[in-house]
Amino acid sequence: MKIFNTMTGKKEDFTPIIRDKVGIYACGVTVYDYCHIGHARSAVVFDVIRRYLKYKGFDVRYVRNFTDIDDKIIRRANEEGSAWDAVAQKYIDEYYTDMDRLGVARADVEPKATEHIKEMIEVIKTLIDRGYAYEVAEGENKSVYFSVDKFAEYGKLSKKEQKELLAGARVDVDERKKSPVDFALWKASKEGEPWWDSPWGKGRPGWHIECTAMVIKHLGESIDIHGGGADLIFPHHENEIAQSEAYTGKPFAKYWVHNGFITIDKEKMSKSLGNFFTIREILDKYDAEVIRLFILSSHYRSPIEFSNEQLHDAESSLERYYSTIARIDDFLSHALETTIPPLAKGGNKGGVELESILDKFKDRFEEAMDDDFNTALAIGHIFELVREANKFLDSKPSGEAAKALIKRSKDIFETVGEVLNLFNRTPAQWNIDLLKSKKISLTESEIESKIEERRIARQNKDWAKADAIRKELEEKGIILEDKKDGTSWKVKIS
RNA sequence: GGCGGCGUACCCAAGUGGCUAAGGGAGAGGUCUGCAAAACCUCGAUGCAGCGGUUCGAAUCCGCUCGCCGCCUCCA
Repeated sequence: MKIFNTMTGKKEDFTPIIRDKVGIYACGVTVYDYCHIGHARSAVVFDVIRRYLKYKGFDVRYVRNFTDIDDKIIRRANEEGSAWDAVAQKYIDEYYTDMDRLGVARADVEPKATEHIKEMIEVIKTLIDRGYAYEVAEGENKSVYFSVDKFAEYGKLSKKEQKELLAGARVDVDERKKSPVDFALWKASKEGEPWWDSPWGKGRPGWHIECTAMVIKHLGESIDIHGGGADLIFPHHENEIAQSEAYTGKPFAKYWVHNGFITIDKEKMSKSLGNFFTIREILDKYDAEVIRLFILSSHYRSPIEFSNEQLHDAESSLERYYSTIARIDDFLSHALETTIPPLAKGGNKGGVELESILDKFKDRFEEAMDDDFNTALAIGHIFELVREANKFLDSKPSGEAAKALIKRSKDIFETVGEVLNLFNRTPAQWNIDLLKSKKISLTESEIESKIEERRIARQNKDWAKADAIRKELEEKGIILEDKKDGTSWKVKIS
């Protein structure tokens, strides 16, 4: 299995530090606002990485944090006239609301920065003792900064030279720092700000130190995978490395994994540009699974252009998938009750191709996922199987052997569906849920009674009436499909 | 200015040295159907931004050019 490591810029063979055990830490979100689709991407990507590692048999411990104290949270609280911790709690709740819908599982540990103040203070004290950090008085309290030039390897992750950082467009001029590239480990509290007691008086932690403290506490001093969005490479992860390795003297993480951005009109989606969509805005128009498939249809490191067309494509793909499952279910239930002799007219032609795809499927799926979690390729294989299964069903197969092949197909869909956490509804549920996301004002039973009305018309060969009902439903977004033993409905995509 | 990435059909997107360049969507024609829908079949890049080079062989490696983007400041 290979993973692209930002540290080396190469795909590397994945071997965990301790055999069969994997510790993953992914930087979560700062809880001061609703999550946008970019946050969703990161969450979904690491969710799948974690699921796949488990599928491969690793004992995975996954930690994802919440940054629940920070300038933006304080500002937000002041704007809203509420307490900073109420703001944090509110957006943690909203985070779960969104991520639950996207099928992002809870991490094994979801630590909050404010629950680790003691651990952070310990690390900072040690860094001062070892000469990596220095105190600066600010009124009656003190701040603590990390002295970047004391850590010779600074810049190794983001490939930046200290000299160039110093020469480049300037960071905020801050007289308190010895060097402009130094960063805060502990911030002296200003009037009206939340604070904690510390050896430096009243203050609060800097951003980066929380991850060092929480990684060490929950996963140990060296972990296997550390990840987050590509925008965290610098300065966040670079700073984490400096602090952590200065503190422990050990490599902080073996593999650094970063997901690419979501773009709009080719530009990075971001708060400052204002070109972002929140997860809930999109969920108002599309089913959550559509968003998840949209995200996983590209490799996690590639940029993804966000657009309605893209979401629509993902929706069409899911529609194709669930239509196929409906056919499969239909076939399996009929195969039970009918006793057409095997290899009746037509036989099981096409069974050879389907069988061959089925035989190779597991290997191909794992090969794709083993190659730096290539979900796009894996999904390609899934739709190849969809096509073969449909083709086989078109050949009017019968008998136990045919049933077994179709059953195998369905089992495979379920297995890979668990890894990607996609494809896990029934076709009926998919359509019922689509009524909601497409805002169709018909209930299931209303549709069923129209179908019954039409069935009678058809029985009487009243084609005009039958077609009128079909048309009426289609105008409301419902498509009818006539089959041998009845009519089924589904929501129109487009 | 420094560092990094990307450019594959109408759209999206795999493929990173060697069998016919996956898969999805859109489009055209066909089979099936009372009519439809779905599904299936056929058609669709002699070519992978452009130019040059390495090689028996390149979308894939190297060089240059063009275009787009990211990081260097909070950011998933």
